[in-house]
Amino acid sequence: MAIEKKSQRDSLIWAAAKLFRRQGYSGTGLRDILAASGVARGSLYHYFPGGKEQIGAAAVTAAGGLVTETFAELAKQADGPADFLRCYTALLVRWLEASDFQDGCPITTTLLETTPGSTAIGDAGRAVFADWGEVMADMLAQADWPQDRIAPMATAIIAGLEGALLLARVQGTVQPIHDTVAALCTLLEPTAA
Amino acid sequence: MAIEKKSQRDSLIWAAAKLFRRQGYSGTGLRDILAASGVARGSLYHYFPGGKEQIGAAAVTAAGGLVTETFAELAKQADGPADFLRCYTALLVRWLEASDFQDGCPITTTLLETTPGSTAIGDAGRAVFADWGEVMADMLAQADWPQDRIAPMATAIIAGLEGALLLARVQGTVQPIHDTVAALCTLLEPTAA
DNA sequence: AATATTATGACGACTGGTCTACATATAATA
DNA sequence: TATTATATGTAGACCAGTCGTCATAATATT
Repeated sequence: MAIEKKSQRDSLIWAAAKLFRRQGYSGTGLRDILAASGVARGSLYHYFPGGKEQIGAAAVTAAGGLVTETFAELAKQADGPADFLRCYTALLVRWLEASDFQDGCPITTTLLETTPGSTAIGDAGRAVFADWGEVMADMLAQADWPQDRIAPMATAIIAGLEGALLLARVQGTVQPIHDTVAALCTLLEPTAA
Repeated sequence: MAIEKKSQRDSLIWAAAKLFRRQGYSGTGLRDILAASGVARGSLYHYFPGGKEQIGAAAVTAAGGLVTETFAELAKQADGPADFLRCYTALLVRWLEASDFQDGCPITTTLLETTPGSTAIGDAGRAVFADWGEVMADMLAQADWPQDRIAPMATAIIAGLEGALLLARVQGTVQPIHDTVAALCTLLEPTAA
């Protein structure tokens, strides 16, 4: 379900997602998206009568969903929350460096630009964050965390990752990611003091 | 030094900062900035020959500096790092709710949109984050934190706050801030288990 | 009076997103 | 098979908006 059939519609969505992540939502014109996807101008409004906003929402959903899948798979394989974080960190660092710190979180920029102006994009973003939170919560539950501390901790993990990714991108170093993850891991393994 | 004399130059900077925070950098036209500041088009290029990018950098520096001052003052008054975080949280929550979740971090959106494309804006952002980190580090040092854990923790705090603010804005709730700050406070007060 | 500094708004080359009208392909119906 | 019907894809016009430049006017400073 991740990489769908290469219809024009999907070409548009993924081209948009890529560009939005690097240049932001407002900074990306429909021209860019069309050029990157090789789709003709008029076809866009055939697939997305809602125009740019609808493409934005679809891009957030698609890119966010890909991250959700990565999270879920990693959570299954990892040996507890702390190990999960370290594995994900490794991926993150590789992606960041491979793109010369151009590819950060695929949805934050778009969401910050359009919140709370666009309800469609906002809804898509909230749904994605909810999915991520659920994966984290399941993982914490499986590590026998106390029920009442699961939801807050899941949120804190996502917040920490998002913030660290932002700092890393701006500073052009992966150090903030390591620092933040180290702090999170301290919380996740209270045993190893 | 916070609210400078009301010259045209400063009017432009603060109008730009306000608009960039709410609508993003690309989403804000010079038109909007000029209208909001009541300055004529040509005057803009008198004060900022570098055009929009230079205004962006100036806005990041100005808005970021204001936050630095708030941090510094709060750090002086607060009773330790955890108390500092709780006080700042109270401010943050008030600002967010007062603006109907429109006013988030005044520099993140602009930075995400322009990094690493614009070196001028990027440099301004890095300088601001460095200042913030220094305030946090000083505070941790005064709380007798071990030297080698100060810098990472300072980064983790900023990352957590940034991420929490992002989530709060998108979700339209202040809950993520409380959750994240609670986690950070657990790290800052290892005594109260 | 002569010279900097500050301030101005019209202009141009271009891009923004959106729309309407048209062409083709696939499928359903008669 | 012939004829609709529906989905898919295309082309270009449209105007408000983008940023930046310029020649000029008003004001300060010497």
